[in-house]
Amino acid sequence: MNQPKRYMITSALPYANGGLHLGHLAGAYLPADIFVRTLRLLGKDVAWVCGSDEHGAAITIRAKKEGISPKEIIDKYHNEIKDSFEAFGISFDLYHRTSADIHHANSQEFFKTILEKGEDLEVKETEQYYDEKFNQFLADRYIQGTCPKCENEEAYGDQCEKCGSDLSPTDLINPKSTLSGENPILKKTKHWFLKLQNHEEWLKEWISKGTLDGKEHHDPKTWKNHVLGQCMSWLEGGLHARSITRDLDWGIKVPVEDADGKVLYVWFDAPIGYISATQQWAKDNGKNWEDYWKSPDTELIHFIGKDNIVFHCIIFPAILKAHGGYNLPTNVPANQFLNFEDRKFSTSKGWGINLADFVSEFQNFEGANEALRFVLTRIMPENKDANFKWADFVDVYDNELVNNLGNFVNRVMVLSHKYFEGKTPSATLVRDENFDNLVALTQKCIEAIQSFQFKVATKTLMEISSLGNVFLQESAPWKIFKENPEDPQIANCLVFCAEVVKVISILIEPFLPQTAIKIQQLMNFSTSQNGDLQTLLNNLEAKNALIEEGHTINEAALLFAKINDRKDTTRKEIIDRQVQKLEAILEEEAAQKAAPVKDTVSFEDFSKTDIRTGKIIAAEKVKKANKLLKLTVDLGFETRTIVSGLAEQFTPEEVVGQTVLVVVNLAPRKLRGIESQGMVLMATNGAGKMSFVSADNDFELGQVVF
RNA sequence: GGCACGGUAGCUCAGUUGGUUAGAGCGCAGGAUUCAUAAUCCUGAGGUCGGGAGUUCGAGCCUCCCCCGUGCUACCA
Repeated sequence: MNQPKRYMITSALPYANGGLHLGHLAGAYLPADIFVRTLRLLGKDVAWVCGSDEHGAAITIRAKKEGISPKEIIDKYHNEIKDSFEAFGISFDLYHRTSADIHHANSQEFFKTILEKGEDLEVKETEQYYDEKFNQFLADRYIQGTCPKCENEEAYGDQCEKCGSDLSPTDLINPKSTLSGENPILKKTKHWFLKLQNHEEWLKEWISKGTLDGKEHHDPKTWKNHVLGQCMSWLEGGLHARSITRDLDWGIKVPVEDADGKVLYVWFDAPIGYISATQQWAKDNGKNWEDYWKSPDTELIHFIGKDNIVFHCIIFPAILKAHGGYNLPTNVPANQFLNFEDRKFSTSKGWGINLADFVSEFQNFEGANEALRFVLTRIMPENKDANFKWADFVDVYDNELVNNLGNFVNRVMVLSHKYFEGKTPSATLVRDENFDNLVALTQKCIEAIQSFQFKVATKTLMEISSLGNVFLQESAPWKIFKENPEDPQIANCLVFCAEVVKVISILIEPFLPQTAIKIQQLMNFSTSQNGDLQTLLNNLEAKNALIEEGHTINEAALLFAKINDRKDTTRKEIIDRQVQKLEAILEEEAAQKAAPVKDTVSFEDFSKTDIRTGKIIAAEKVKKANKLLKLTVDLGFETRTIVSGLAEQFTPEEVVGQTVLVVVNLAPRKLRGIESQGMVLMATNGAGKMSFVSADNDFELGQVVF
């Protein structure tokens, strides 16, 4: 497909059981927003929808536990999420929700149509654990019991995390519901299964070659590696029937008789939510939704995080094909995950920052939301996991937005007022290699966005303002002015600089929409309209003047305020507070983990332990063990082999030469086939960090410790 | 455990189908400049591309083995 007539864009539906954090924004929403805003500026016909995913067991169970209705939960988070998106300028055409009637009807239509076609659904009766107190069938994760293999009492219904074995709930000894703590009973239930195996062949063709029904559909080379890899891994493993109904009282009713108490599985209904949202949007805006989902000249693109790949690349396409008549995605540019200060985001541990919290905590930092957009784009986890750090936030913002871009715009404005009273002078247009570079960079930036390389795009945008800075520096109009204030080179230079600002003012809109407006106001340019970027491109290619002679700009003002500002520490203090919060969490974790004092031992018992001073003289990693190091320890009177769990924190090279304390009369024990003849004493803190304990470095070896 | 994707300068990352001395930004060092928010511009130092073996005239890129990180592993969503 070369020139699609229109675009249908979706972003993963957030689950309405919690707020969003930076990782979500960087994953599926910010890239889509930049992409869609660019398409709009290029004058393309595009619809972009999203919405809250409001069904599923997690919401039901939480509601039961908290004694409130599922509706209260979804309303709370739907509104919070919606507000967050607005605060960060995420410009959906519609942010919908799956509890809407139109979506219930649409999902049921999907189920019925597939059922009536008679090929892709089958009913199976199975026995499942049921919590009688909660009146709820239990998903595997909600059942805990004793692992039949390692006797761990906290094994889950699907897996024992201690020994790693895969389990099914009926394998567990003494199973307990994690909801009520009661023993669940086995109960028969029937469910509808989508026969994915029917779709394996065409899916393979479609994913690996990009062909559909014998025709070229898309170029698989434009898909990301990890997306293709993940899909092929699934397809090679063989597809199996997958249940698409659940026993719950919250959700979309299964639209057949004798299906009381059964609802559609959220993963069946959620992606259909994209279609429902489009229907609602079309209805509200006088459009035909089918143009966007069924017309062969529409391109469908799903923006998601990597955890959703198989659902969007295999299961949802299978559902669409089973129903018939719908387009399949031409690309699914899934992003990887964002970490926060070297760790995963964790709401329960308070690690990370919620978007709603960011908005309130940064309210005295004007433009902070846009700054975050920019920084997140700059470090976007496009092809591998990325890491957000406050220090990087400060660096990127101060260096790139303030010093490079903001400063360039400011110097152009100040110089224009100084030499031409803010009026665009008559000038010979600069159409040399600098102009060619400007054109090339503009095109490169747009192409990068269209091929989902948002990091390259931001970098290119910065290169444009760098180009302006270099040009200004080399032209040095202030020098020329000193020699001859009438020299026409001054006008030529400043007009070109203003043209660079003009380009930036339009091209920056997808990344920083508010900043675009600010530049336009300062420069007295008209506000960006759909299609303006295309017009700009045309003008650049035709080498037309971008600014009229006599155009008057407004008084110079700063675009961004620095974080590391000498006079105003407001912004720095906000950042410092964030950093301090994380330090406090680390300290608290360490304190909480302080081990309780063990039971009293008699002096006699204690004195049975023989501890000696020693020195590590050799060390190597134990094969097939993550934690173990094999140490050779010199005790003065003899050397011993000791296997110790140090490898996660120390390399063999680091520990050689280390003086240690060793329990020398501990019964020998085989670890990974190596006999360990003693134990090296270590101190550990709450965070699990270890430290050696020992006598002074030059103390004699083999001495008794008491 | 199996599968997938990653592991490139102090830090964050680019490296298209294997092709000359492996790139950028930040940080660091030196210099220039003053229109500008102690901003800008120029120059420089820095890497046996996770480790090992192989294919090739030639490997960051291809093959095999190993190590590390992340994800998926099908009724959590």
